Amino acid sequence: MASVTIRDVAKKAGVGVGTVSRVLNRNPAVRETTRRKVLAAIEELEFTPSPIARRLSLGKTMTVAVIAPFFVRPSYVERLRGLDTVFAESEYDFILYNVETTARRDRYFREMARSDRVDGLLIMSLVPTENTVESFMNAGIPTVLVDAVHPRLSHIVIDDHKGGYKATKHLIDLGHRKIGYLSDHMYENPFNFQPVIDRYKGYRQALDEAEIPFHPEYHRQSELSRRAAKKVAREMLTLPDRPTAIFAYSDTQAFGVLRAAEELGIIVPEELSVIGYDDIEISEYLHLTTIRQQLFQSGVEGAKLLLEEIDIQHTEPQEIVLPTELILRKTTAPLVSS
Amino acid sequence: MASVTIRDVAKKAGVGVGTVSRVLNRNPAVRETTRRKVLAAIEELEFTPSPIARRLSLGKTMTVAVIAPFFVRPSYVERLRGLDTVFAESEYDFILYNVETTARRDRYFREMARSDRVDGLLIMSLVPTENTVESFMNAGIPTVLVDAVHPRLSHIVIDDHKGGYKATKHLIDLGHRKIGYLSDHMYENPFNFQPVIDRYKGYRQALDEAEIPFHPEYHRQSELSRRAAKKVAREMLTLPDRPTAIFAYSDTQAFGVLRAAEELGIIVPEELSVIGYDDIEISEYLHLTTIRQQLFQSGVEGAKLLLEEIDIQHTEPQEIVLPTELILRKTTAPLVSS
DNA sequence: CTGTTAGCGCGTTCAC
DNA sequence: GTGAACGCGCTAACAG
Repeated sequence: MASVTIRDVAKKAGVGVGTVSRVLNRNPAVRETTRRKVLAAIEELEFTPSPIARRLSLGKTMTVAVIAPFFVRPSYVERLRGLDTVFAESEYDFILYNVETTARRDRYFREMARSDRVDGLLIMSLVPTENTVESFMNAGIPTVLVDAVHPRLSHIVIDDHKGGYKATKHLIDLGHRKIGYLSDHMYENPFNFQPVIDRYKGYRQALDEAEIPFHPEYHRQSELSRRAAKKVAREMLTLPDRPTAIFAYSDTQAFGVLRAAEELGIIVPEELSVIGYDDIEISEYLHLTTIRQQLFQSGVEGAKLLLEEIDIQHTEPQEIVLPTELILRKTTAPLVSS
Repeated sequence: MASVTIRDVAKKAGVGVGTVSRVLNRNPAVRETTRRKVLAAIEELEFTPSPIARRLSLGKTMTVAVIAPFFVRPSYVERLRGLDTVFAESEYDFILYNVETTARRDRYFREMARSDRVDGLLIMSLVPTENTVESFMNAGIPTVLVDAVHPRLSHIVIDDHKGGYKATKHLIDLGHRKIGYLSDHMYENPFNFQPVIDRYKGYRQALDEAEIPFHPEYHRQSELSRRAAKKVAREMLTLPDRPTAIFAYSDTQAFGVLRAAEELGIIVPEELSVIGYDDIEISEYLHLTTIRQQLFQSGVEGAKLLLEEIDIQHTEPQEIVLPTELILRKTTAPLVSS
């Protein structure tokens, strides 16, 4: 109950509290022998320093906030895992704020903009408004974005433009010209997710370069679920002149496409090529050709960047762009002219 | 920047800090007029009390710790989501401590056993030792277990014994008698995961009741990955007298079994029935018959219980048992005698 | 090198 | 009712 304090340790070791504090903080200016004594006392008393007192004294909270939408989605989980490996090795704890609505997001942004709540902010996939950024800066809170961009904030992003391009180009190289794109919602996109825009642009660019006219019927949108994707894919695949290849915004949606094809008796990849995006774990099992993102790595880099900025204040915003990679499996094949 | 403190407010309002503190804490023993003055000063100075100082003084942190192993596994993610929905509505934040090694676990347990670190502890799947429990109690830290059992701690568990029984019984009811069980590691089980034991017991009990002798060759173990499961399943399926049905400890492992069968040219479910456990999201897509656990709900209940115990100290340990449910899909079928 | 002391910002006694 | 002083446990600055 009565927690053992630094004072008890000092007494037991026959030294002053300052010394105990010094060994606790690895201050080299302590003689080895006394260091030993202190350590022994700590051991014996089972002393653990009170983080709160430490924080008050330091004026630091030793915690960072991670604000992420829909953290249960596989891609976010991977990123979180990346964060975790870095933070776990640091002396910072992280508090996870899950946002599922814009109201929730705005509330969190407001709450975090108080200088002594957290030492740093890691925001995933969400882009704060100008005002919000301003408030973070005023409060002097280092902030880094993962999977989102803001000119005044360090951010680490995946090159989704090129990713979308690669996926589409792969299909084109296979001889396809009727290429569908099953996207996330682009206009009802309350969080303004950037990748939604970028992948689409990549798709368009690849089309343009190959001089394939954009066919609005081939661009459909659905939410990020298999079920919704299946429904929309079905529409696309029952078009009079249906696409011979489909690029899906996410692997999850690609599975919906595959299922729709199966139900319509369309053979993949002979009659329809399908490529996804993400390379989530199950995709390998299902032989899905896809674009792999460095999800885990993006978490790692984001966490590192944040720790760095907490350390050395006032750095220039950095940008790290992670590449994507085409993973060839069995759901895409050359177009056979029928 | 230079945080404005309660003292500044006091000075500005021409009162003592005590008074400011009182209005902050809605202490009624303050004259309305002075209350007004103080409020005005607070407003003007844009004063917000420092949570840290508050914590130190109050001895409450307004945060709870969630200690979970391998939080990236689908089943944990679901549970976390359950926790999140409850905590997000409360005034408590949660700090996630991911443990991947026993050393990490022990460190966290030790650190948390301080009365001023967190207000509550939610431990997933890990069972603390007697000493650890003792230290939590001494520190007066409300603790609840999810997916783990300890007599002196409130816990919420899933009835894995019955779950294992149900799975096996289902296979038996289908006419199978050569029933393999692909388990998680039971002996190299550093975390002493309880479900590992319970499901196995359920398996054995169902066998016993049907008077099917236990066949050690049919009980194999692998880690919780598809790849490992496939390898071990392969061994089981190339036995001279191979099982006609396999119960897998997790859906992930069940997928490994399915893949092994596919590679060996064994048709599911005609020649081999497979049942999993968990009912993770992808299982429906893959038509896997499985045992569904109330993962999300277990998180919700755990969080509620913890909040309750933080509120009303000294409650009797409670136990909540969540049932499982057999989800019939297409990977199990009646035994056809060949 | 090490002991001592003054804060860190707030809540909480006490006297007044 | 209200102000002043003290304590929470620790770090940092300053003597020695």
